Amino acid sequence: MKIVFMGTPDFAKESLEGLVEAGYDVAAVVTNPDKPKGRGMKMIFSPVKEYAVSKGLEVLQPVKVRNNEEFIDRIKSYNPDVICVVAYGKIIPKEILDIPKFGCINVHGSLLPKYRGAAPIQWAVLNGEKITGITTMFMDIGMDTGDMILKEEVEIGENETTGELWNRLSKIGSDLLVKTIGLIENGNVPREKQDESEATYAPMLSKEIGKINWDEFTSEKIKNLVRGLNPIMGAYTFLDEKKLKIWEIENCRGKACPCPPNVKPGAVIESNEKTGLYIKTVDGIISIIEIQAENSKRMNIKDYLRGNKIEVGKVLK
RNA sequence: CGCGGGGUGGAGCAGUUGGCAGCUCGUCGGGCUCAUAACCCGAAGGUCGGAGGUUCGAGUCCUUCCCCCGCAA
Repeated sequence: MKIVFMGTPDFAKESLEGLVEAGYDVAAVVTNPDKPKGRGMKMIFSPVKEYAVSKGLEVLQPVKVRNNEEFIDRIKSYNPDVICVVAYGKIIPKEILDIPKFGCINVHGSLLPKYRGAAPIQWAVLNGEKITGITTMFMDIGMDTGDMILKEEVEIGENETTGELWNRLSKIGSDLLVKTIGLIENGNVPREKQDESEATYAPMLSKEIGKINWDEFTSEKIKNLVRGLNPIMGAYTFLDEKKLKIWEIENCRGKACPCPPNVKPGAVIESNEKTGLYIKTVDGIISIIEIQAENSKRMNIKDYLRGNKIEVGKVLK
């Protein structure tokens, strides 16, 4: 089995590692070009490239793959049996999909046809789903519309963050990919069409999505937002014009509100370094557990309140 | 060489024009209490990120290095 692997982030690196350790012949690894990133704009290798280099695998980093004759010829020259695409970050054109004998296989972080698109894991948490999973499929020219091969369901914990789920699914995706390749090798691959009427989409996350709208969001929705954006970008709100990122909260169901009913959502109703920070919401009260102020690092709310007093009655916006 | 903020007892912060290093919490010992995320008394714990320099004197001013964080990508 000769494989060409395409992928970029750590999620993909797990799959590549799985294939390598299962002993498959990875002829080449395609990943996004190194980009100046982070503070100081230092050039950063993708996790997939880091791993590929450490294993001495051939690495290709085309700027674009569509209408790139040189790249397409290069892939053809490997004569791959299968191409595995995991979170590569680019749309693969038909000319490439047609190259490998057994087709192109994709690992997707949801139970298709639900959550097609770029951010399936994040959206599953943001929407408060109880169950999600991994699907492997034969790619076609659509966005995650190919015929499905294997699926594995995963329960999402009530307090699980996107980061935690991401890590679990990376591993599961890796195992499922190896299993899928094994089936292809043996020649008895299941193949199931996706039910178009069930399809939903999980687009890339925009920047503004993390802002907490205290006037509209319920406690549950805020909690899903907070854990859904942890650790990618964090949910945020403003206190005295300063941005506060919220990394973890607790929904205080049933806690009596020790304040008049006309207090606005977003208002601080209790602020104490021993008991924590409690905020009124449209339908209840939440307790903030982990917070991050501008220019500061993430910290437990009790630590934060020791050096930064927040007055009761202040309103988060 | 993208822009900016910051490194001060275990934690989070303050430290004014350079002049004995502080606050809240925690920790340890003791007291009070039916009880406490309560209160009272006492104690320990810091070469102020590292290295140079200016000065009678540097947490504070200058130079340089290391590390952390926000924005932007």
